Amino acid sequence: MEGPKIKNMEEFAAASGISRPTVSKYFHDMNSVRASTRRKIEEALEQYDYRPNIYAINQNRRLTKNIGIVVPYLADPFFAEIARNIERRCLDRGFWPILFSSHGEPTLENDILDSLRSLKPAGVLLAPLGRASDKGVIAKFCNDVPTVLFDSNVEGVGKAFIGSDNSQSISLIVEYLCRTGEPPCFFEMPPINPNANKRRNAYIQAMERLGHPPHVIHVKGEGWGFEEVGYREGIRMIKSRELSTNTVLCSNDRLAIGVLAAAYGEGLRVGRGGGCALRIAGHDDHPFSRFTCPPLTTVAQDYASISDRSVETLFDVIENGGPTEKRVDTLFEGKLVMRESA
Amino acid sequence: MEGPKIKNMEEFAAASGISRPTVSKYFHDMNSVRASTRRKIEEALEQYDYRPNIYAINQNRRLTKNIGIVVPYLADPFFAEIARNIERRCLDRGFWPILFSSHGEPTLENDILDSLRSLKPAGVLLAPLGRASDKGVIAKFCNDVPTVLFDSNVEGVGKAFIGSDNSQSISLIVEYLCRTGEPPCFFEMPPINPNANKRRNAYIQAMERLGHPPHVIHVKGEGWGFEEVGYREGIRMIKSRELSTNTVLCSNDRLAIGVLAAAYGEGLRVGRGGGCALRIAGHDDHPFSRFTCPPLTTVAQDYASISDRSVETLFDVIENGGPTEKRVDTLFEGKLVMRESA
DNA sequence: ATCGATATTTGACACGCGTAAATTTACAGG
DNA sequence: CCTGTAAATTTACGCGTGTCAAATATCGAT
Repeated sequence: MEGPKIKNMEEFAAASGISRPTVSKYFHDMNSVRASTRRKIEEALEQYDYRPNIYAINQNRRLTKNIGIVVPYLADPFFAEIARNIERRCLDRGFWPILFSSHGEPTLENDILDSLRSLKPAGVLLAPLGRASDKGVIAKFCNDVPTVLFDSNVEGVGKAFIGSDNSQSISLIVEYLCRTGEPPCFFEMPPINPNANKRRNAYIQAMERLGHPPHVIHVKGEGWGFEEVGYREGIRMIKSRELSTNTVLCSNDRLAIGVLAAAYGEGLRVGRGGGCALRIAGHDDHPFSRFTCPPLTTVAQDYASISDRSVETLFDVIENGGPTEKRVDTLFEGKLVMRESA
Repeated sequence: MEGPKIKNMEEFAAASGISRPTVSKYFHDMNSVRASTRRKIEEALEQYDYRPNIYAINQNRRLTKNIGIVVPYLADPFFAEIARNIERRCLDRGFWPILFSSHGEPTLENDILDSLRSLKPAGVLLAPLGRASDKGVIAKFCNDVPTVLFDSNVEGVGKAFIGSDNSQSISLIVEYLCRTGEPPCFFEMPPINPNANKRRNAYIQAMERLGHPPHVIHVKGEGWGFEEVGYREGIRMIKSRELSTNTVLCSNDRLAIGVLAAAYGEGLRVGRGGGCALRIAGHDDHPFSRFTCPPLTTVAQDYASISDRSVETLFDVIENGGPTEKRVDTLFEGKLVMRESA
């Protein structure tokens, strides 16, 4: 199925009996040429399997067909899942997704944005590190490249933000916990991004609305090794008996998984049944939360909607030229996932 | 700090008072120009912050500075960790890592290799899907592009293979389990890659060597949702009472996490202490295995060494021209990680 | 057959950089 | 100061594609 080697569009055009500019047009949009022409080209395509040189193409386009995807920490399956979803949708639209992880490091995040700039992407989907992010750098980047933020917001930056309605989701689970047992305390580490802050505040508000005194347990810890922090500080918390309630609501599932392990280590039975010493709940419905012991009660973030809407919004910006409309924040509601831990 | 905008190397060369070819040489290797020249260029660099156009560069290089990294399933933190490590080491060497995930789909794996080819990468680090991989496609790809396989082997393909010594690691844990309690059965799903086969066979050999009858429990299941399979089939296994021993060695940690959840669900206490009905062990020392309840006894794969050696091997091939030496398989030993589950 | 509206072809230039050959300049050592 | 050598410059061409203007071909409908 291979004829003589084809090096460039010139040769391929000759081989298919079509002029080079027309072939170029074909590769830009298959339907922009006459049907009979398209047939000829596609026949030749099977015979010689030629592919246009990406670098030569992109050199001459002001914008490429690349879509940058930046997540803060790829070793977190939550982001891996979202990235997978986003990648697929970009491919479906004929774009080329390029995935980056900041690995929790602000320096790397900056470097990535820098590299991304020279890739001349059509658009970028960015989930910032959060508190650690260099907001000046991000703002400047968003000024140059059509960017949609997701997961973690940076106020006023980018074309749009897509995320979760932490206020809604937290009050959902706070209400559930209060309804079914002792009012929860709130277990958090230093807030790594705005979501963490919003969740704590939402917890306090929900508790006050329900007439309970809020109790925030703020522990030390940094970085993205949440389970480790949850475990270490969970042990400390349990040993020091600073717990005024038998119910712990964790700022996120990974933290909760750590606390779960700590409770197990300290011999505390976790669950909502009789004979249980502790109820533990999380937030996110992390991919692994179904398989903890006991399975984790949590609030599911709407992964699919967040990634879908992010992509849709970005392409809306790309196709309709851009900053015509005001920046929009879209927040998706969480769903209560009752399992056995609380 | 910005003068007038610089569009290309021509203008930048003029602005820095150096000829364009010399500037080009500088960007190729900073130390290939005289110190005084380098200073001049770098001063101009601060004033104008110009960056060469990647696409124009790559168009003219037969090989780029890109390194392709392909993993079978990025939502598995094991691969996310390895990818992170590999990315960093490529960056350190002045190369540009590009990360791809096959997401468990052979079609996508093929597409990725296809795209990769047109990226003209200097080299590729490939962890194949395994059984599902289209081996013909992979072999052909490795023939065109310097490729080092890791994690999952395809016999005779690529410049080298870096992985774990499953035979050693499995017999390590089988011996441990036999020494400290009842000999284990082996819990596996249909082998997704050669490692799975090797582990089963290593189990059988180790058991026979120790004078115990091997017992392999082969359950149904497919795809990369190992926890789900472990959970579902774990429940079935426990309910049907087909267990002839109180010790279960799982083909990998993620499977073990599922079985752990199943045991919890069925009210079986897991651990090596008194009052425990079941011992469960895994293989890999998955990032989350420390935080299961109880913490999972397993064999640690040498993540760091595998990724380090893979990168080193690839650069050895890249720099020393290639297939001078015979293809080498490098296997790293596992280390026993005793925790509470077995 | 004729005509108008599209599609295509031709020819040419642009993009930004790699790279080679020949020439000139800079620098260290005597 | 001279000289040999390493480094820099000049000049020029090549890479593979985008894109434009003008000329020509094709097609459907009148």
